[in-house]
Amino acid sequence: MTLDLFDTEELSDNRQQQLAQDAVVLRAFATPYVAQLLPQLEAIQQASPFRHLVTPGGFRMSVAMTCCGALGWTSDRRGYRYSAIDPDSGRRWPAMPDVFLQLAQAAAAQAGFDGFLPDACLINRYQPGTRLSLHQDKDEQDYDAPIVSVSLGIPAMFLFGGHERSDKAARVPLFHGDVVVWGGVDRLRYHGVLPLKEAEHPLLGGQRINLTFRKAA
DNA sequence: AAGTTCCA
DNA sequence: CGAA
Repeated sequence: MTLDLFDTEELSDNRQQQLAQDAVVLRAFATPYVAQLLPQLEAIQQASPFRHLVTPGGFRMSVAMTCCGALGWTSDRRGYRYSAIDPDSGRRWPAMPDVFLQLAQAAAAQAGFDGFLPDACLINRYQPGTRLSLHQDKDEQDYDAPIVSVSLGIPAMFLFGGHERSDKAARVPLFHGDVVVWGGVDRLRYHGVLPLKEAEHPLLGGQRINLTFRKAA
């Protein structure tokens, strides 16, 4: 597995950064969608507010989460699962807005994954100090579909590891509008986010919102 | 188990 | 709200 990382200094905004064979960073790909995304985000969190999930080990996650789409990812003491019902509201998750779907499909196609039809979008809210430790996305039934991850707001340092938790992870800075796509042979690679530094974004304030699109069923 | 802490 |  090669990790041909460009030096950060060499990156231009529209330059694609190859992480590996089937993983890529699309710099600022989401920028044209942001004006339409933000009002939809507001509506989603009104219906299904951000909450801090608990892992099966009993730990409260520092990242606050909500979801949209036919299925949403949740965790509690019993384990991880996808559910059609938001356990907090008792109702279905908010529908996936068209602009979310359009962005996810366009990014997937740009990365070489045509026909991506996500049925779940996990929405993570990071504040300074918040992190997400190294993990695999393996609760989905279809590993043929890629993962599409959209970064909004303040920067974060993304960790992209290997197929073993102990594999050394590449560090990739992610900024507002960046989209990471991974699938194929890289679909189950460990990934995470280092604790966020204090920062301010003109549109989103002192927070980072991450949209992660998956085909769960 | 998507977390925390300790140790070499 | 249980033991992977």
